[in-house]
Amino acid sequence: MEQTYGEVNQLGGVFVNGRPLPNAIRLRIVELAQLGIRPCDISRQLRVSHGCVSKILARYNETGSILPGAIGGSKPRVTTPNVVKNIREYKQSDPGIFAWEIRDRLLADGVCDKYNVPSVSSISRILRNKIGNLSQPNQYESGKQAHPQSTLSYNHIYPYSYPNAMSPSGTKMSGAPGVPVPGAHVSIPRGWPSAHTVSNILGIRAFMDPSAIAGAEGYAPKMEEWGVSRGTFPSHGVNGMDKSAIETDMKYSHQPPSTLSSYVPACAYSPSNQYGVYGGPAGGYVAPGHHWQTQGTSLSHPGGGVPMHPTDLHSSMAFKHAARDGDRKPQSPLSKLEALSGIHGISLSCSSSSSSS
DNA sequence: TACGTGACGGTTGAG
DNA sequence: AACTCAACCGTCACG
Repeated sequence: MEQTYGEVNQLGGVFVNGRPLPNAIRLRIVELAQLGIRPCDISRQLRVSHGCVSKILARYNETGSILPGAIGGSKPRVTTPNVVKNIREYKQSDPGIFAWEIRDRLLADGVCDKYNVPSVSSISRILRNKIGNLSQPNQYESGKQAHPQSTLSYNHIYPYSYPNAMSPSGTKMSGAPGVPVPGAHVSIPRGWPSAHTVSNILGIRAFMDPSAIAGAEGYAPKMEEWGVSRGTFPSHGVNGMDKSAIETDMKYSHQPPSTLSSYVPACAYSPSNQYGVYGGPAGGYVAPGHHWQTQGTSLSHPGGGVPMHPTDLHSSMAFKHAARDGDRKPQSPLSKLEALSGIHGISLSCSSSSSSS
């Protein structure tokens, strides 16, 4: 169970096919980019393919999240009993109605919203399979699900799509230190909101958990573990720890998650998916079940704003700059680069992983 | 050379 | 419990 088999890419970096890069590296990518370092340099430094760097940065710019999307699972069904029921009603009241008209009506009537309205083809399928001959409308439905009530509850169970929806688990806030969740605005790339903003954050926090790191040596190698290890965000870290911190950070993260959170807004992550989830305490905060969420709802994007810590992001970023640059760093990107690499030993990415290479 | 993008082979997890 | 399927992942190669 515990082996981790990583592969080595052309740059010499280690990765696990099919799995996301460790958050530490993702984070580092963003940090470096924020410092003005070119993607190609980041790629070389971290030994991550430029395509990946590009993708991560693009995602970050778009969503404000450094986290990967939720892997696995299924999208919640949009054809809930309630929807089917409505479709049937529309069809009954107007047998000649077209699927696209039904779709429009579902939206107009508020039965669905743009995020969960079934596609025209789905509606057609429903008409064909579930509703079929109107003369016997309930052919399937009645038998199986025609309980309006259940419908309701069903929807409750899958509140996925609404940007404002809270996570079903409702845990979102629980542990969060005052994190107002973002859920709402959204430029959601996907339709369902992130339910675990907090949990994500928490999860991340987990990454700070040393244990997560899996012992640098013991290295357990699940990617998940390695990623997490660094919890580092310079946030405070930057403060004084910046340098060493990060480096060590990789190994022993002691940084407060707060910063991280700024990079990690609401991302969708299934608990298990979260690199750090395993770790300690955080685990407890992680919502038990995860539903679909958008991965990055923008939240804390630098521009956007999710207030986790109002300043977080800025702080993280800005601060970063300040701290780094001001503090002891050179100002030119180049120098920064050097500095960074020296400082963090950027190899951190590799450090953890590099162990393998 | 830098970088965006799509194909590809892989993992994950809800249903 | 095993399987399916659709989502995501990072790498690689191409332009």
